[in-house]
Amino acid sequence: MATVNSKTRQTASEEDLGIVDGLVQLSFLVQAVLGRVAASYDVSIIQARLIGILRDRELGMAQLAQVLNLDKSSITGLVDRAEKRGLVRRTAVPGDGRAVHVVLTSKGAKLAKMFTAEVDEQLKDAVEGLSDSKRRRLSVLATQVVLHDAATRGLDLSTGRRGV
Amino acid sequence: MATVNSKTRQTASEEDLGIVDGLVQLSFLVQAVLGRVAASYDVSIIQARLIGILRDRELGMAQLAQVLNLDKSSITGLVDRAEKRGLVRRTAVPGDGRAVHVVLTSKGAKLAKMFTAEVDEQLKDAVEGLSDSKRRRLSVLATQVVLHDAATRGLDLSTGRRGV
DNA sequence: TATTGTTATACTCTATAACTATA
DNA sequence: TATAGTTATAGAGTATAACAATA
Repeated sequence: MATVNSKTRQTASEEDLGIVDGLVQLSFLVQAVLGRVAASYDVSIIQARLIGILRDRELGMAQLAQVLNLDKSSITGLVDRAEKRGLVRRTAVPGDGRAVHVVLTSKGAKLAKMFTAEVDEQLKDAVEGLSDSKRRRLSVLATQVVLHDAATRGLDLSTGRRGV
Repeated sequence: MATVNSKTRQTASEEDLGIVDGLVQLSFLVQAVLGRVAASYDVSIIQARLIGILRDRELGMAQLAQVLNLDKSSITGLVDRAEKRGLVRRTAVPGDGRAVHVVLTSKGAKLAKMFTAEVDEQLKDAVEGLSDSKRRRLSVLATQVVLHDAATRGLDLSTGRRGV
């Protein structure tokens, strides 16, 4: 994947990886940023996603499995480790003895906030090379792809759904 | 991260996640495609990257570590598993008794080709919602971000360097 | 019976530290 | 000494299958 299109000699400003390689390489760039920032706070990307999701809601294990697209048994271990580090807490659910909810601790909330801010800063640095108008266009185009994909998968988009 | 901007009511066509959340969600979308395609061929993303890199070159373990940004001890295991599955082969390097080169087997080459084609198809599906001109614009903008980032990191871009 | 969650198990992926062999 | 690579070890992340408890 991600082979540079070298059919023709191109100047830097004309160069185009093509839509597929462009998106693939861009995704690795973004993931690298997420990974570096997460590592700087000594957590993994998945742990960062977990606390990011829980910033403004509390979810059960099965719901987390759905949002993170993991098996529920994987969530058990994920939450175990996050709990051991004091980032989240399991709480009982009144009215359903089977269920638990996972909520952020204040430490987890603080980490989520710092992580988000740092990713924000570093990704903005990454697009500093674009003009304001290009940045806005990229933002809109990325949004359209994401929303189209979500719609294709039948996800709810109308109720202020927060992605991850 | 990736909170929907809900400051104002917006119609779908105007909606904008913002540059940061847009890029983050887009990256997860792309990574999900890569993961699904890899899984369909019963390999991990990192195994797919490994054989993708080796499509048109043979590298030593230390070079692979650099390209994949992993410790060389991690490469040992990665290549071990790929070799066990018949995807790559270690070969001796004439003139340096310490070194080995890793090369694709024909099975590995075939898999790399199929993987690339399938990612190509699925990512094109993912952007089918965009008009041709928007797709081209997205491609160019993604390229600019990637190249700017590479330049910032002082990477070589001129010699047909293949990304991953 | 269905749902929620955990446990047991096995594998992949990763890093650190210590090691061997060659240059 | 420096470089190329492996081994030993430990831990995170993941899935499958089997299980317990509750609805």
